[in-house]
This record gives sequence, C-alpha cells and structure tokens, in this order.
Amino acid sequence: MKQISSRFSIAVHVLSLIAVSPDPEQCTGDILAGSVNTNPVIIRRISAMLKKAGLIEVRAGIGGAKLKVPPEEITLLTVFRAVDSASEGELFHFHENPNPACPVGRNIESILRAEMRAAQEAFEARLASVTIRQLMDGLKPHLLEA
Amino acid sequence: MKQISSRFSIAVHVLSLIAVSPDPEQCTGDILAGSVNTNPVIIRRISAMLKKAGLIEVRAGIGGAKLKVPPEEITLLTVFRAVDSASEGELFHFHENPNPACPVGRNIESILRAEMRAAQEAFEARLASVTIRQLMDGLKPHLLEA
DNA sequence: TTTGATAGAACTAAAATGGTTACATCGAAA
DNA sequence: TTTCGATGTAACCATTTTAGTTCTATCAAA
Repeated sequence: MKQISSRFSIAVHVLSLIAVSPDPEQCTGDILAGSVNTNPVIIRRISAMLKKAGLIEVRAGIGGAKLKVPPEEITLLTVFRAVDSASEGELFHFHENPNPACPVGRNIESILRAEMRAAQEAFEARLASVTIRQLMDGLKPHLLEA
Repeated sequence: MKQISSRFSIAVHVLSLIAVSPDPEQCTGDILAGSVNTNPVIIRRISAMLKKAGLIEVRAGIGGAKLKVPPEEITLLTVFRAVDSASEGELFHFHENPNPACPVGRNIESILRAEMRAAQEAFEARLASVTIRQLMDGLKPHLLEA
C-alpha cells in the first residue's frame, strides 16, 4: 500500500526543532533541511503548509521561524491535518458507484463507510492525544547529552 | 494525500456478497464485478489476494467462490491486511536518515515512531472489532426488501 | 471437445510523491 | 542604495501506486 507521506514525520521533526530552539535564526530552511536530511525546497513546501495552518511564523528576508501557538496546544492530529489532509479528510477511498440493482451493492456503502469512519476516528483520537510539548519533553534528556 | 486504496472497500464488498450468497455459482467474477461496478480483472486480482490469505476458495474451471472461514471469524482488519498491507505493515512513512549530528534529528525518530505505531494500533483495533458477520446482519433487513 | 469460467501477464493513463533547478522577492546591514 | 542571505514558488522530472484494459492460457464439467 501507499503509505502516509513522509511530510507528516518531517513536519513533526521541523516543529520539534523550532520548539526547542531558543532563537528563530537557528531555524532557517537550510538548517532544518540539514537536520531532516532533505532538500531545502521540501522544507519550504512543508513550512508553507504549517504557516497556512497558523502553526508557525516564518520571517521572510531575515530568515528563521518560530511557533505561533504554544507547543502544548499543537497535537499530532493538528500537524497531520496541516500537511497530509486527504481529499475530504477521508483516509479510506470507497470504490465508486456500486451497482444499485444488487441488494448488497446498494446497501454495503453506508454500512461500511460508517466502520471506516470509526477506524479513522480511533486513529485521529490517538494522534490528538499527543502534543509537540510531550515530544519535546521526551527529547530533553537527549538534548543534555549534546 | 493518497488514500487507502479502494481494494479494501471492494474486498469487503466481495466478501459480503459471497457470505450472503447461498450458492457459490452466484459468485462468479463477472457477477461480483457487476455488483462492485468494475472490471472482472480487478475482482480476480483482489480475489487472488483473498485466496492467498486463506479467506475464500475459488472454483477454477467451474467458477464461483465461497468462504473458507466462517464470517464471524473474518474481521475488517483481516481483510485490510489481506489486500492493503503496506510495506512492513507500516501505515506511516518515516523520512529517511535524519541527521545524527543534530540532537533533535538523532532522537526524534524513535519517539515519533512509537506514537505513529500507537495511532496505527488504535486504527487496527477498531477494524479488528468488526466482522463480516456483523456487516451481513446489518445488510439483512435490506436484503428482504429486494 | 466445447464451453464458461479462473489465472495472470502486459500495457496504459492518471495521480501522488520526493527531489531538483531556477528565479523573484524580501529585509537587514554594509 | 546596493548587497547578501533568506524565503516563496513555479516548473520540471523520475519513481511508484493505482485502476483499468486487452489478451492468452488453463481449468473442469457437461
């Protein structure tokens, strides 16, 4: 299967980096790209999505970025929706136009859709239970090593 | 985002159809394709996966299919894994090689991976709580209408 | 042996993804 | 006011996944 794109893990990585950095100037696209180990344009594309979602503020010209929302208010679901929102926000793709002449084809859709929605909600609820702050706290002991 | 492929919804549709059909001969690829409203080859590809997973038995030559496992033992997770198993079974794709020279880059991976796994487990647990039998029961009142 | 079915290879088009180059623009500082 | 490092973004490319189609081989019962 096609996996959820790495934009999500990159976005969380980037937000964590911004969150733990004392100065915005330590969060230029090039520095972030260096930590993530990808091309700066990839970072700029993702930071554009985070900016559009109101999560960060990027300083044009001078460079650097900082959080616009406290890290305890940013959940993994917030991030997921900012960078990986599927069409209509639906994780599952339902096959088009089941045959209405078939009693199963006519009725399976609403029943199955409800179950798919429930699975997606369980998934999203778990993502919503974790904040960037919590990730930072998990990161802190490691940061002291450096 | 790229959604979970419609193979899953088609597979559930097909299994439900086989489950409610009294005779296997009413479950030929063409009939199933007609109810799903797609090409018979798509059905054959998916039924090959269901067969490989041991869920159904397809009668070569004579045609038709039937369940090899009672419908109350087939969960939506069983079906999902049979037709949509991601690489290594991972729903999320983690970005490759974060920079080990960066304290965040070095440590974010294991922390974030644990959260992604937890979200996937919540998702799978919900799928595992629903069986084909339950879908059949939801379908039955509608079948009487026909 | 005919017939209606499954099995599956080969090909196509469309879309998502990750990556790259190139260029316009911004804004502080020389 | 020019310079310089940064962001913003368009354009393009290769790869992969998906869904669909055509075609051929094979199967098994009548």
